[in-house]
Amino acid sequence: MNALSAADDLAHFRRGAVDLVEERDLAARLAKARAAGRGLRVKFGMDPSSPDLHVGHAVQLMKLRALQQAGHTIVLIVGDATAMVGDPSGRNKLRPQLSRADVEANLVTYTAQAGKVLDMTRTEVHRNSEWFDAMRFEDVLRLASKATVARMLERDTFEKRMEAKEPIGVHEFLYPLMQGWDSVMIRSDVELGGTDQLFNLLVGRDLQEKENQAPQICMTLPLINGLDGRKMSKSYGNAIAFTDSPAEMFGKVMSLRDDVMGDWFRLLTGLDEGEIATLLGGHFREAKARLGEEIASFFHGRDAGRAARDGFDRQFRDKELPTDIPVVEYAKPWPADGVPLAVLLREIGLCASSSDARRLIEGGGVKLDGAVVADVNARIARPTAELLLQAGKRKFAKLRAQ
RNA sequence: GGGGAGAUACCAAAGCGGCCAACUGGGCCAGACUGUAAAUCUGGUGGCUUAUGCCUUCGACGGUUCGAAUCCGUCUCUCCCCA
Repeated sequence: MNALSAADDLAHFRRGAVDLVEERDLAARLAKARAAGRGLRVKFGMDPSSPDLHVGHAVQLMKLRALQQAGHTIVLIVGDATAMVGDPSGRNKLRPQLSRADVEANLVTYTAQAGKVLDMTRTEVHRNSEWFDAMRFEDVLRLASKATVARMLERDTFEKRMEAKEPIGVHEFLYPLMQGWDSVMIRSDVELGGTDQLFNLLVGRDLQEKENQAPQICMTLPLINGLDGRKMSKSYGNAIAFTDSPAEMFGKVMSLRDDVMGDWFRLLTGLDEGEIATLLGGHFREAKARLGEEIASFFHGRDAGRAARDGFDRQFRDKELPTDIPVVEYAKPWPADGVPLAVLLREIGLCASSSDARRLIEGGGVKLDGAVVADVNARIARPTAELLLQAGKRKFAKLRAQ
């Protein structure tokens, strides 16, 4: 297939991996596949329960991309059936079951976003409803009989939830089995996941063995924590999404803790170890800015990445105003005695409510044309020119009256 | 099937008849400081056209009371123990 040496081939898999069960199996299977002139089938499941991918997913996708380029077949499973259960991994709560319609909508954006990293023309995509919809209850029972309750309770997430007296739905036990069954159906050679997925991956291995297939190799990659140190998740609001603007991406990276930078460099950029070491040995702010630029550039292109960095420097380091302040037209008629500032801030969307705006003003966070407003009850007369409004550090608007 | 415990704001968790828009911690927002949207410190964290005021909130619905998150009834949901 290509001139890769066996050692290089294996190294592609090993780089960055936390668990590799079993590495010896992998070496053997890899050699066999190469001898037959093909690559391995590498499975990765995506749970379309939240609408957008974030850089936490990118860790896995970058790995898949490298493997794809090395000639392996990537099999993407969109878990539209499993999404209706909700993966118990890393959760301490029962997750709401999603409706088909929700899943359907998420699925479209998901695959499109995955295409930002993977070559989708060479990627096999399946929804697991393809096989789960065809199952009868009898089939479900048969599948459920392949694992024991004790085995399921080994999962630390279930254990923690039991201790915390949180409810656990019976259907949640089905999740690992469903994910494992996916492996059987697509005859996967390797399944990739985050470290929190190891249990699920191993269930797939067991099931394949019971179905007389060669058990898949289970490979996990480190989880990247979100901006607040918790697991990165859109629902925690601590994620950098694929759809974030370059400026958002850069800014979020700049708010990372210094000590996680190394992981981010290794897992999300193509920089080699030597360069990473040099960066981390230098000035932290510089290193972090480089990281932000790399990430913004990967998703939006070099120019956008650089522009994001420049914009951030101007706004936060040099404390200049951003260049792209939105201009807001105030459409309503302007009362003769002016508009209360708190109300104005709400109406143009700078604050969530007028009470919120009042608090901001009391805290000294509101500026009009650069001057801090001290009076909570200030009324604003109809401006003759553009009026610059600042609510906190990040929200700006130029107001124009009708 | 039997017995017990519980449901409070984004999360956790106090409050158990008026002093409660509700202690405290986390998160979040803002201010100061800074290499940063880090750390630290300080303040804030239902809504209202302007407030030592008004309106809505403590699982749901009813009731008692001058007055209820707090007492009573029914319902919904959760956890634990026994079978």
